[in-house]
Amino acid sequence: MSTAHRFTPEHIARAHAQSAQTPPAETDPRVEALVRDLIGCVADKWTMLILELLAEQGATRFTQLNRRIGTISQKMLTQTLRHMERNGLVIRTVHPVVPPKVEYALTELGLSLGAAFCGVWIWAENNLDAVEASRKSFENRAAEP
Amino acid sequence: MSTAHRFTPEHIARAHAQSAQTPPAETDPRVEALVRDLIGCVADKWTMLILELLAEQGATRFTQLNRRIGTISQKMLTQTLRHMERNGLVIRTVHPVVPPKVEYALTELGLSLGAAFCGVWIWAENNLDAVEASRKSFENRAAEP
DNA sequence: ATTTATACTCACCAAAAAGAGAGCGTAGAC
DNA sequence: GTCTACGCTCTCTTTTTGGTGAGTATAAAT
Repeated sequence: MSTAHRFTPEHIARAHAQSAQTPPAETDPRVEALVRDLIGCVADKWTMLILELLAEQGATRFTQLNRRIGTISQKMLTQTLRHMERNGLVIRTVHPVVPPKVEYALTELGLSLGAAFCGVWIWAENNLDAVEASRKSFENRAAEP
Repeated sequence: MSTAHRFTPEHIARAHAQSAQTPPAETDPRVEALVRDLIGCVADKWTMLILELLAEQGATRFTQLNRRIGTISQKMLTQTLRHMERNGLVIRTVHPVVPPKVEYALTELGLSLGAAFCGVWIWAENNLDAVEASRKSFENRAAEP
């Protein structure tokens, strides 16, 4: 997947610019806990997928998202979108028509998170084979001790 | 936490160098599935924490890891470490003494994954406040429609 | 009159993940 | 002789997660 390229160089550059701003060493355990918690909220499978899709296609309707992802249940989709909205990653726009029309789009924050995840996607793409090899050799080691 | 700084600039530079190698657009659905799967295996809470700790302190014993993390159960720690070993992120060294001594250390692969996650930690650090604010306003919107 | 589309919510159930606590084998300290 | 340390594993129970299928409101199309 060209996940690596769904975010423009500018996004990524922005993410790195932020990293330069970060104070050199701060180890407040409260901050640490918050950061962990935040990542826990934000770094799940569905969130990452939706981030990707919205970055790729811009504003998208509920049912379209549902169809594109294919394997997600309505329940999970709603739930994930609500969490994302709460965390400021997407904006939900309701058009008061009937049948209902609701669009979801990434915010700046959502976009920047997508850029941050980029590194992980790239890592996965580049290291698929290494991991695969490692698994094989692990299984062999386990087989004959 | 200065999570951002547990990985040296060289590691991060290496991660970006990889990104430059990535072919511009490749959307093989099989690769896509594999990448997703891999991220699913690798991007969980405990793995990320252990990656951090090992990057920070180098080779560490089981009980030390357990104590440092504090909130992890032995079961989860063992399980996570096994998965990481299988995926080639850590090496497990058994010293045949009694009482047992087992050390865990990051591999190159583990180190590079840590570097990739760096962007996400940095994002979380930098955007804690934005997320917090967004949550507050979301709750307010929910309260009075 | 019936069907269709949309974006949900709700109640229920099954499966998966995670925590708690006990046990184990053995060497050295007391 | 008993206790402790270490790195687990095993079983049992609880919690969390996620899927399923039904229901809702309403206007337009058939």
